[in-house]
Amino acid sequence: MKGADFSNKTVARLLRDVAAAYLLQSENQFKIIAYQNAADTIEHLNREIRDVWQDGQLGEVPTLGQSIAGYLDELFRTGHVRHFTEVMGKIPAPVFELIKVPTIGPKTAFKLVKSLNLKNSRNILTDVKQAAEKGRIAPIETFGEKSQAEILAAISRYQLTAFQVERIVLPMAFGLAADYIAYLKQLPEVKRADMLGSLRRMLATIGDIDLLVQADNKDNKTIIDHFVKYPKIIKVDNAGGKKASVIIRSNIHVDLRIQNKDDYGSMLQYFTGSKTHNIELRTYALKKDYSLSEYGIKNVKNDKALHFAAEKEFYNFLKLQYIPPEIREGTNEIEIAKKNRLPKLVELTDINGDLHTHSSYDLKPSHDLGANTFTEMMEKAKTLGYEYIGFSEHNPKVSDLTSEEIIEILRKKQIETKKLTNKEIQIFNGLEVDIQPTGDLAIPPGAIDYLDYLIVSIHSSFSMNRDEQTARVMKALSYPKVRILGHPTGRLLNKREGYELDWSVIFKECANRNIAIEINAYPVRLDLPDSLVRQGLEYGVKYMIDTDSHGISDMDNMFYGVAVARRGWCQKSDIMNTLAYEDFRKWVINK
DNA sequence: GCCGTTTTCGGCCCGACTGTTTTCAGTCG
Repeated sequence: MKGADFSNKTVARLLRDVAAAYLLQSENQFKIIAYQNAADTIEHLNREIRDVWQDGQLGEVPTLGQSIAGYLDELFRTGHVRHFTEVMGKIPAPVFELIKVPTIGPKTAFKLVKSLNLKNSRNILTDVKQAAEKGRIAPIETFGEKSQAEILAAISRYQLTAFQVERIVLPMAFGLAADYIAYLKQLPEVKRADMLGSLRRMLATIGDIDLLVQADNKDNKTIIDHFVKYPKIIKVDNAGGKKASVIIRSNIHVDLRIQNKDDYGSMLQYFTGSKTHNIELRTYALKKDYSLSEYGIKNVKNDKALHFAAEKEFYNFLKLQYIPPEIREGTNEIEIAKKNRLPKLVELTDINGDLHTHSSYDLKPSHDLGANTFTEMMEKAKTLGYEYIGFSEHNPKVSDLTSEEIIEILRKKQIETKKLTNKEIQIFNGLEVDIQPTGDLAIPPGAIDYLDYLIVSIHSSFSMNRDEQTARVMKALSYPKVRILGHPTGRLLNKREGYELDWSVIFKECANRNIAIEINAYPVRLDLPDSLVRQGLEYGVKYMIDTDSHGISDMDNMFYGVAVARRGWCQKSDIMNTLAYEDFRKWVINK
């Protein structure tokens, strides 16, 4: 089965299809849930499920028991699962196409396919739309005019969005959410408002925006009415007495919940998620006879309800350490919180400098120049409370210049940066150097003498295979003065997947050589990704959080880089640029 | 089908909204 798509998304989809088939065959509902849980797990996994299988670790993944793990083994070995084919074969194939449309579930899909006698999977969406337009859906039992209109609209929306970018990058979502919150706060009834869900957990990309408002119950209607009148709305999905959901420009869903002061903490907890974290938390609580919901904690035995205005009390009541939102991903945070051994996560205020910045000093670079001068960037660094800043323009373009010319350019830059000495901020003179396809650095050997440090990064030949790419990076790391491996996966969110590397090899090498791996805070990069950050910690890897700024406004993005580090479970001691200047300098100038 | 500090059997997270119902099913998060 060459070239088969075994992405986590595809495998999760397959398990959901099996669950849907079972549902339509009235199988045991808990068996159905087991398949859905397995699909959820795989969809949110840190690693490719196929790699997990290859490493023989399927059995270690929660929700994958003997049975499902066995089927996945068959899938990866042979490309299909006979049992799945059998189960799904009992259901008309078009059903599985139709359930991809949000708001159309298995039962709705099945009833449509049967009642309309549709047989062609390929045209199923068009066929159902045409049936709706001709009014043939409304008469079907349990359907009606409204269902018919909604099915038509749902399919149209799905067709429109199916080829669009599904998620927006974190900083963009932050901006949209902040605007909406400002609008909500025009109402005096809105006492407080928070961004929640994946936005509060600081995921690199955001699927929809979740907002929570604190208000007295009597004001709910006023607030919902105001919420659904936001000028950027293109559709109101639903609006009840306690919550509402709309779609704004760019097809982003915005969900609103309202809660009173006394229960605000419970709602914060619930609405921040993640879903897997909440399910695990509820399962854990049930063993102690407590049932959790967004309205608080209920003692199952005596039905007594407890209220929590603050989230911290909610966790503490369950005998758990407070779990920061960024690590509520249902990995093992509850286990560790039970033992009171969660790390104290790094904070923005711990950061003392930024070593990946591009000034406007013209080195005749291979890639883009920055927009601001050394001095302007130093002033900005001071406002951020930094002790040091490093300038790391792209290396001079090797194809246009001789070695002598490049050496001369860097000799002059060293002189210029030495003139900058300023008591309030310390300077490092660096360079971001291309790792060529051979693994050699795009800089003549003699030029390195004029620099304090090198960041080495890949900017070309992204599609080399994993072994070649790993060898390439390993060679680059062996050069003198390499202190940072820049934007290590090369991913561009929503645009380009990262290149493949054997991370265990890279992590070991960086830990051994005391080279920091970069957490690049540039909004479309956020690279190294959080799950790899956490893996690297197990190898003793140290990180640098850098902004890759090409202008002073980019320097504010440090906030997002710190978020990635927090999602990767980093403490202050894991991040090199939390060091005070003297210690940091010893690390930079160590060879 | 999964899972285990009470449990290898007998449980399995919880609630809101909508549309079709006259008490609930389907879908979502």
